[in-house]
Amino acid sequence: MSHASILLQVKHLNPLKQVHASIVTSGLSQNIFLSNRLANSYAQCGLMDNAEQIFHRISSKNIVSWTILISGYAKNHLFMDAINVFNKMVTYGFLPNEITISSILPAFGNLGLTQIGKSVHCFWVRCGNGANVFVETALVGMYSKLGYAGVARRVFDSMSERNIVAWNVMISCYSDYGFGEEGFGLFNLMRREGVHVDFFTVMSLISASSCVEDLRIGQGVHCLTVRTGFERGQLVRTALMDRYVNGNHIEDANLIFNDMHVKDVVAWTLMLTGFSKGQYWNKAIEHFNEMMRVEGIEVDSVALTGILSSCSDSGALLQGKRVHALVEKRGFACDVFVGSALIDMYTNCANLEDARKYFEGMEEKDVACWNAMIAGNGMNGHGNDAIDLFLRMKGSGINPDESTFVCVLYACSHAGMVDQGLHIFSHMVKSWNVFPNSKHYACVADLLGRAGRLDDAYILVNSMPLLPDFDIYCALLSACKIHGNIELGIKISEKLFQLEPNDAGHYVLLSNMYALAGNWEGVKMTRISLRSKRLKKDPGFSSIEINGELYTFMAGQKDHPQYYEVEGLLQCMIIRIQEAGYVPDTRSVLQELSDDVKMDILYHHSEKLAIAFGLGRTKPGTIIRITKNLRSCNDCHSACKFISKVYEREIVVKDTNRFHVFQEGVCSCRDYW
DNA sequence: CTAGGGTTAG
Repeated sequence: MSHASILLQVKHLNPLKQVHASIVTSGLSQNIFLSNRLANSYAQCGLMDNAEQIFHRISSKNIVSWTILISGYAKNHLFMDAINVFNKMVTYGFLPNEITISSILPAFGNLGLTQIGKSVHCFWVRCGNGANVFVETALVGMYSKLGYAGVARRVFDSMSERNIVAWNVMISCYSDYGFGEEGFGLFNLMRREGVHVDFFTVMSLISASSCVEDLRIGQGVHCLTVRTGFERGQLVRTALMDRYVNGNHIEDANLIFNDMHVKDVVAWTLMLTGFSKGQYWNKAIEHFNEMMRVEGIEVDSVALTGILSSCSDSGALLQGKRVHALVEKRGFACDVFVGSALIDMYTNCANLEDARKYFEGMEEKDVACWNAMIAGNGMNGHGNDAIDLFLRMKGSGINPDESTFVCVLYACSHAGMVDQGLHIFSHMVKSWNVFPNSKHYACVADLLGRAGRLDDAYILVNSMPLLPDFDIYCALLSACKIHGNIELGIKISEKLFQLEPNDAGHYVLLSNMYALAGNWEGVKMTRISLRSKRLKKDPGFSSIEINGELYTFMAGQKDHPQYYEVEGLLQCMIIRIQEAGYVPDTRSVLQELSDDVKMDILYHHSEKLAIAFGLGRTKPGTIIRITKNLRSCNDCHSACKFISKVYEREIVVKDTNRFHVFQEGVCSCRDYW
């Protein structure tokens, strides 16, 4: 066999080197065709150094030699190198042809180099080389990556000939930008033209289906993958699973998972995030442990990050510590992704000490690690420490990003440090060129609102250059609630309600506002329209970890396996704190009911159930840690203070925003939340 | 004779 035909088949380094040696010893190293092919083989294997070496030994390089090098770099995602070679080629006087152009265009797209990309496009048009499906497809891909979906579409429409790749690039452009409908529209057009679906079409459609609300579209795509046979492939199955997990359809994801012959670490991890997202935390932990026992599955950083975030969300400190031990054992302690997840887990479990210990021990910290540590301090009410960390971060040469400022601003807000917060906000733009987004505005609105400067907050929101979103209105609303400005509160919740009439959370907010104003008619109306729309709000729940086992309680839940145990403990607890002076705050029940019913509802808030259970199941003196998915209500907050005093227990409650540490009748938030 | 456009979990 000739060297040339052997080279076409060689895909690995060692045989490649043998052929290379043989070419040299046969005195063929100046043969341009062979050298080009050899360089290309090295490039295909990802060995750009070797490819470059061959390239430099060619004394009479032609346009093909240059193109091979350029496309080699581009294929290996070394886009800057590809561009450097391209520029050098041009200075040497070589004119790029259609193949060179189609090889270099992805580099501009991937690096966000709009200007150069456009000028190369112009160059190509000026050359008058006529239509070329490769170049045009590469142009569509480049404009898509650069964020110009409209331009991409115009190039696509102008093509005289389109093959499957062009269709796929355009469809995945739409799905990348969340334009699911447009993606499917194009897909229908493609089918009408009789173009056959391939693997890439299927993958793009799966990802497009996740940005379309209509569930039938998703089912349709799933059917398509079965009909075309692509569903048998591992990548397609994982993509489908991912879609189901992200849409919170865990059962559907589980069906695919169970049906997989080969369950790889990606599939296991997807299922894990599914359980975690759906807040099936015990299932998540169980699933992770099962995965660890499977022969041939190596946990990677993504899987570890997944289980850690599950522990973090549920407040499962003991489980989290076990995972930390595993992280050390498997050598992921220096991984920054795992690291920031560890910090997040510890701080979310109110264990700032271990978070700090780990954080200080990290040799390399990326911005996410700093952010996690700053956020952790903020959540625990340590505003000054958060600012100190922010300054240290600056000193260590790490540039803050958008979320850094969110973390610092929230820390100031929780600690009531209004001036410091405003100072940082104003420096954000001036010194850091970070343009404030709606999260930043929400933080500042929260900062001002909490401090009682509601008017300033309202002015800020009305004068900012963005449309206020849910977070911003929520910040204003909670300030209205704290400071009893019901009038403004109603005005805001009605606005929010008009903005998104299909969000159950908005109904609840509006209803609560009416209740605070004593407008029970308004409460009734919102509740009725909520029911008529069949919207359901997330139920409130609290969880507590005892001996590594996680117990979750929902407000008023009667079918709980520990119901009788908890009920007994609860009654006892209520009597004891009442003796100490606790008076139920029936204003916290935002419905028009009799006082008896209101008290019954109050006593069965999930927080109290979990605490009563914890008091019964743990030894005297043990700290009780509760994680809940809503913010603490006034009554539970006051009850916790009494419980900490009467039972001589430290109680740590994590709500959606921050930690409350109750000791001897006092809360660390100083009743400011 | 040698080269080309598009993919999966945080």
